[in-house]
Amino acid sequence: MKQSSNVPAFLSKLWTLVEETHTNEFITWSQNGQSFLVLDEQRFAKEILPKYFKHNNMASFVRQLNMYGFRKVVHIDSGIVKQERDGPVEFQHPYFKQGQDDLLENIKRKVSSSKPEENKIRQEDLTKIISSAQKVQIKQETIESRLSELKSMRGKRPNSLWCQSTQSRILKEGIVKRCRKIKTKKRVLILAFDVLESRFQ
Amino acid sequence: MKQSSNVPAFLSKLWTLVEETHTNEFITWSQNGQSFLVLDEQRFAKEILPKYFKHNNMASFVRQLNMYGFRKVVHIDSGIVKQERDGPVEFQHPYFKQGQDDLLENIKRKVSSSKPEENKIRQEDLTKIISSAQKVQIKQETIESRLSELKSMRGKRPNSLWCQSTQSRILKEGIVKRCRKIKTKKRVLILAFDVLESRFQ
DNA sequence: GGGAATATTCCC
DNA sequence: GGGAATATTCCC
Repeated sequence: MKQSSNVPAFLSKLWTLVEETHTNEFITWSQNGQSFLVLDEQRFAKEILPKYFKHNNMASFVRQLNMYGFRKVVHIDSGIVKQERDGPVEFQHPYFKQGQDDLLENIKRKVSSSKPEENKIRQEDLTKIISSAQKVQIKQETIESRLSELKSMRGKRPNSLWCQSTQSRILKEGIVKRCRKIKTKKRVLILAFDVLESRFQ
Repeated sequence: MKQSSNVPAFLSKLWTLVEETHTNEFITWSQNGQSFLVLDEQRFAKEILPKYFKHNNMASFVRQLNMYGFRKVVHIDSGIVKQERDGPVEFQHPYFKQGQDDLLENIKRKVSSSKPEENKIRQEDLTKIISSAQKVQIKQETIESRLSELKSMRGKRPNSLWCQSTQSRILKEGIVKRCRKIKTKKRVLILAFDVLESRFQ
């Protein structure tokens, strides 16, 4: 099953199938050559498909068509959708047109599930994040130790500003309390980073 | 092609193939029943394989064996590897043994290995995390410089603004405000981690 | 022996 | 119509 260019096997087989006159009873170009028709779905699946593919299921054939971006052409009569059981099925693709086999190479198979909004994280980026978190942690420890220092000064120098008034003490306690809370948050953060990091090992 | 349990089609077909007496000329259990042999690779591929699979290639059969963790049994004679053109090929798997079809369900197909250094993450999430970390870092630096300022003020001016209620309040409010902002940023960051973590479940 | 693309199946 | 698992092909 050779292909002239790098067109996937499915597409060149499909092209042959639609072109071939001896299969026109089951699959052929539509009137204007802008789409193709499957005329007898049952017999097409059981008699024609296995001669070109490794199966005889219409569903698998349609799955491939969808993988390559073909769309079923919906027929509407008087505003209601046709639902004939054995009616012809029509498929269309902007690059699958009669007499223009040169367009085939523009048809691209859809790639597996990697969603467009998902990207792979580079180790470099992850290192940056972790490094950033570590720096925050170190800074925070410095602040804590400075606070601690201020606290001890109060003990040594009873007349210093820190203990001169009730208000000062309240103020200081408020700051210490908030810093403690921040520290807790930070621990959670660092922990989360550790978890994250371990997942990337 | 029904399967009794949830054993993949390939494994149940392989089991049948090895068990069936009418294919023993081409594929059968080894003497001790711990492995199986393919006796005439050429004819086996062209005559037997297409009756069970959608191809007639030994390479595709072996690819599947490898996907399920089977290993070729190497035959050594007098220290040199046998390289007979038409000699029997032997394959083995710890859970593929004569008379023990109950072990089959332990054989697992290999999944496409996502490289350890690469993981999927939404670019949007990554941006949020980095942005949040940077903001936390900047806010922290502000706090740190504020503390530094306080420390130097205290030494130079014992009776300074710290002892004066109005200005103390203003100062305190500023600090409290900054602390609150940092906590908020941190919450966002922790939330981002939760989102990220949930993607790894 | 296995990575990766395409093909087929199964299922929502 | 398409996600995802398995199967087949192609290639290193």
